[in-house]
Amino acid sequence: MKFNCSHESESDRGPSIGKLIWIIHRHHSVYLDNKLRELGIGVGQFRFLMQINRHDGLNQEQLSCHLDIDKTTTARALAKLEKEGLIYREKDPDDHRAHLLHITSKGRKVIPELKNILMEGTEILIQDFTGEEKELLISLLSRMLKNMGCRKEHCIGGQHEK
Amino acid sequence: MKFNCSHESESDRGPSIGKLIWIIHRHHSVYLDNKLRELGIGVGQFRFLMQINRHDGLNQEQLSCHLDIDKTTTARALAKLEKEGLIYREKDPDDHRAHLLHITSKGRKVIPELKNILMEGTEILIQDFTGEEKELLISLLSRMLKNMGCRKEHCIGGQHEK
DNA sequence: TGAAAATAGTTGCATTTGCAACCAATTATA
DNA sequence: TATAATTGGTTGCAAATGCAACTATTTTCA
Repeated sequence: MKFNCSHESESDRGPSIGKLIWIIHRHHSVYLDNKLRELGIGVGQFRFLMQINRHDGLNQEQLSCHLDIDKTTTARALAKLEKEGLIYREKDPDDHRAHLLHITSKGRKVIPELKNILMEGTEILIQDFTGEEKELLISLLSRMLKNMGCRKEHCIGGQHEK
Repeated sequence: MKFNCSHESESDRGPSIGKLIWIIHRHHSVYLDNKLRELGIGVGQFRFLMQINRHDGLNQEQLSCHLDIDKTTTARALAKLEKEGLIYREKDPDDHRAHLLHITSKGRKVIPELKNILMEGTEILIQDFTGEEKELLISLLSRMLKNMGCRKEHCIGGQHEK
């Protein structure tokens, strides 16, 4: 029995954007998971490490905002990163509820290799794209993100905006 | 303390494609999860139902291929759909290992509303896109999918190809 | 000032997902 | 034909993730 395995639409009108995003995300995630295993970092943690590396001393709320992610997911990812000795949490002297997040020297050491893996992963996705197509893709995706109204709950009225 | 919550790159060169896909996927998924709850379908099942509706009588392997997903995930999603009475599994008379998948009349009834929800969800993502931009996005995403070499394991040498 | 609201984090729970290992049926091969 | 390899599915396990509910601070405001 022959079967056409193309990725069709759920609305009968060409392939679905949601479905494409879903599939790409899953495969990209599995790819990174395998690559990151060598570094001892799970696919659910590396973005938190990257962000802490970029903005040393931010707290969990801000980190969640940056990544548009639930604060409980952040808390758990950080627990793993801390257990692995890649970051540490310092009690904020100005607000005893908050934790200031810092990367350790061990954490800093893995950043270059981490960036390499991420760039290679991206390169696989867009290996045949022109620079222009890449820019276009990013701008379209960014608009989609904005259209979803992301970060409203996290950031507006918080440390974001104004 | 002010904070800029923009979605920056992990490679210091503009926002990252992987990160954008990741965030869009998560938010879109939560959106659909809420909408689908009214229909009694989880966000992890509806694509399987759609595909069975489109190709009645396919088996789990073929379904996994269509959705580029692990066959264990398929098995579990189908178990839920079956428990909800939206599909049923028939033993393939020509191959006693396989299950032929069929949508029930109850399942068929939810399809129109399901399609509505999906179209509305997509519309949120691309609300300000021109038709041309939408086509462009789909073509770029489709190329990314192809670049990942998806479906090789599932489909080549299987019921796909040739 | 003191009660109410907001904020930062955590824990419990459920869902989605993939991999390894497994079983049963079918097909290929020696 | 008998054994080996393949194929279709399932179960056990673990990871990532979101929500509800909770604690502990801090801020607001009556």
